[in-house]
Amino acid sequence: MAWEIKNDRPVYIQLVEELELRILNGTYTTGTKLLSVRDLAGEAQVNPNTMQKALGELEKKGLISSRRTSGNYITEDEGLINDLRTELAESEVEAFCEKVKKLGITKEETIELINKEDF
Amino acid sequence: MAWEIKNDRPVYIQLVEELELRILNGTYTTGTKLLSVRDLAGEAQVNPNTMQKALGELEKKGLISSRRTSGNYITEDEGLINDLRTELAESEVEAFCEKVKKLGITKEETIELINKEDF
DNA sequence: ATAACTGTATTATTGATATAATACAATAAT
DNA sequence: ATTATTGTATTATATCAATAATACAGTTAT
Repeated sequence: MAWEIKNDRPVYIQLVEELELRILNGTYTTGTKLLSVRDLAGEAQVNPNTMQKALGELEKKGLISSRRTSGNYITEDEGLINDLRTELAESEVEAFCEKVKKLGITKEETIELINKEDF
Repeated sequence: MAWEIKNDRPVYIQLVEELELRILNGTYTTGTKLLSVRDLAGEAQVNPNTMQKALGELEKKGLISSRRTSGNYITEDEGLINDLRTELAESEVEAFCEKVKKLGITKEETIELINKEDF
């Protein structure tokens, strides 16, 4: 699976975002066990400490729970997942609209531009 | 004028983005003299060195030109400004679409969400 | 002429991030 | 029972970003 880590922002933040995305869009299934910290770090080609930091953030959000000597598990709280997914979508839309608005692009132009993209 | 600098990304990058936005959307007029480095830094409540770094980036892009002992001036190349404005708008749209797509949101849902926003 | 203001450069210090190299205790696998 | 694997913690080092405090030479304003 693709781990596209750039160096324009803190690596651990990008890891949190990617992991969260995979949980919210179902790439990682509810209740499933994640790869180990070391294996995930290997996949993403980052230091295990950095991946550990990212996983810590995810646990704070309640998206994973760690069982000390067994592994990290995706939450089974699908309500939480759906809520966060909706929340994230809305905040993306809001941020995007604010940006193009500031650029002086109208709503109609914006929708035209989006229609040109392929989903 | 509002300088909303957060600490989630390098300050000088955010300054570049804000200054570029103001040039592209016409807040800063073509050919006009900018405030001095120190005054801009004061407005944005950042260190003058940081503002200076941002202005250096803008000069690389050709959006401003500095006259050593007089000040920094907005480019008069309106073609460049329009090009960059279009370019920026398109890349914003593309990045946004990629994000919502990854979240599993359809194009129709996306356009609905945008229609709810007020431009 | 003098003073104030310009962009620009330099040096030092601090904090955040990332990596590296280990270490440990508890569990799972053999 | 032994070994390997788990999350987790610690210490050290390097780099980047940001701020601070100056300094300088060349206009511009008075």
